[in-house]
Amino acid sequence: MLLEPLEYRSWLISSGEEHRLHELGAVPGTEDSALSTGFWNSALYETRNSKLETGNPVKIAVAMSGGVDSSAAAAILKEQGHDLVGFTMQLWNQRRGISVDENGEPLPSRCCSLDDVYDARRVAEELGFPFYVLNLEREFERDVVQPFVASYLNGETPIPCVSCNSRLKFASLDRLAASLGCEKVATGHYARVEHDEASGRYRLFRGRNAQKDQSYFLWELTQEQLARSLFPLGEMSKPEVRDVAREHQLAIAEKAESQEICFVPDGDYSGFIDRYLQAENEQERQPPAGEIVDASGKVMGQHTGIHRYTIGQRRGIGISNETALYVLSIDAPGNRVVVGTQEELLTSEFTAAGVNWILPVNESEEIRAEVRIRYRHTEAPATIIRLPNARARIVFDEPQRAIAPGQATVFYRGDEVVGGGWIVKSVKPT
RNA sequence: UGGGGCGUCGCCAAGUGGUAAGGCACCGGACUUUGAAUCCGGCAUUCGUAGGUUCGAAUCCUCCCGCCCCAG
Repeated sequence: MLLEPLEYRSWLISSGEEHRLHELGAVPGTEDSALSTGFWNSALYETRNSKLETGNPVKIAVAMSGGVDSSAAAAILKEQGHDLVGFTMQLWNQRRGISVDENGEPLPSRCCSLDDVYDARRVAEELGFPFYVLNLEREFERDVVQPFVASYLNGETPIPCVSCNSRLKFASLDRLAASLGCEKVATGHYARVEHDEASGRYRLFRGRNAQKDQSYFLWELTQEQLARSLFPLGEMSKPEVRDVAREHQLAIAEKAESQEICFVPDGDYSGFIDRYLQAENEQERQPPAGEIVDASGKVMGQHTGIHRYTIGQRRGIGISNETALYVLSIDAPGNRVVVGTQEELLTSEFTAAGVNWILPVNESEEIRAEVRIRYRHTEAPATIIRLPNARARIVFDEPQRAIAPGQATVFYRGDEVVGGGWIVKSVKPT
């Protein structure tokens, strides 16, 4: 079933909308119609009784990035005797010229480059299971990239990795996998899921290794999605994971850690937005230059577009001052960037929207939890007050630094993820 | 053109005869599967210019240039 490299390459290059399901149509036993009706026979999406616990082989889709983690996850499941199907999501066509170097060559990146797709494919070959590339560029652009751009233009600080998980990996990819008979979708996340017999619900926990814990990215998953998710690395440490890759003699065993947002491999976000707007012929959305002011409104300097700034940022403001200046807030309507001192960045309260409770809580309850306001933020004790419309007010016991609208907040109780939401508004202490 | 003051890295600023602190900004790196932050490293052979005194000057003297203040 594996495509030859040349064949594969030509598929990838020519892949347009009409091709995106074509590839899958070649899968034995799959009805083209089931696929083209668009993901989606909901019956296929129901949670099934997992046979994992009984040690029986289960058909599992593995989301493979070509990196060490997802490859090791595949190796572990393979070793356990499961029936695997590898998938790599083709999310972003770098030939659009938005993420290219000065020579017009696509920059190396984590999940969108040809090299990584080849790496993933090679791992599947080495481990001996079928491998497919899913063209999810359309969904990715709609659900991840466009909101990312809009968020920055709105003066926010987006984190695209959350919706990539909840809307791509555990949605589009999962639905496709389900339609192919896969009972689970496995990823290389460092997180744990447990089924709670008493409540019948699925509970989400941090990865055992606190250093690598990635539960933060998964707060938006629904019960249905959690039911079908599988995180083989949940109990492991990074060195152990790398050892697994080595033991299986995977070619990617020594591959470097990835970083940056995958579709902005050079880390130049504002540059990406500039190029994206240009490519989309939407230059009129390009944020204009404007004033940098302090909290009292005094003009301190000029900015070159609000999308180049984010709350808490120090470098790049370009204003020399007695003490270092940080971005305090971004006033999109006024096209102003507000700067101030380190101390002024402290905020103890904010509002979250789109709140998802993984651990059910009482409606009227004021919840005590440890709250994170960014990835790798040391969670801090807080009180969470539920508000209507899936909103919540979070009040920290101690003020936290640089709470930025657009970022995600995740609530923990010990190792357990209670829930999470999107930060929409921080409130200045008075 | 009388009187006074001042000119040290992009900005602020130590240093008043012994061979250029520091902060901010900037640049590079590390850390990191988000943005940031943080950490580490780099950043004036030269002190407005030209001479002079001295073993030795940013520091003393002179000229010139520039800026600021006071001239009821």
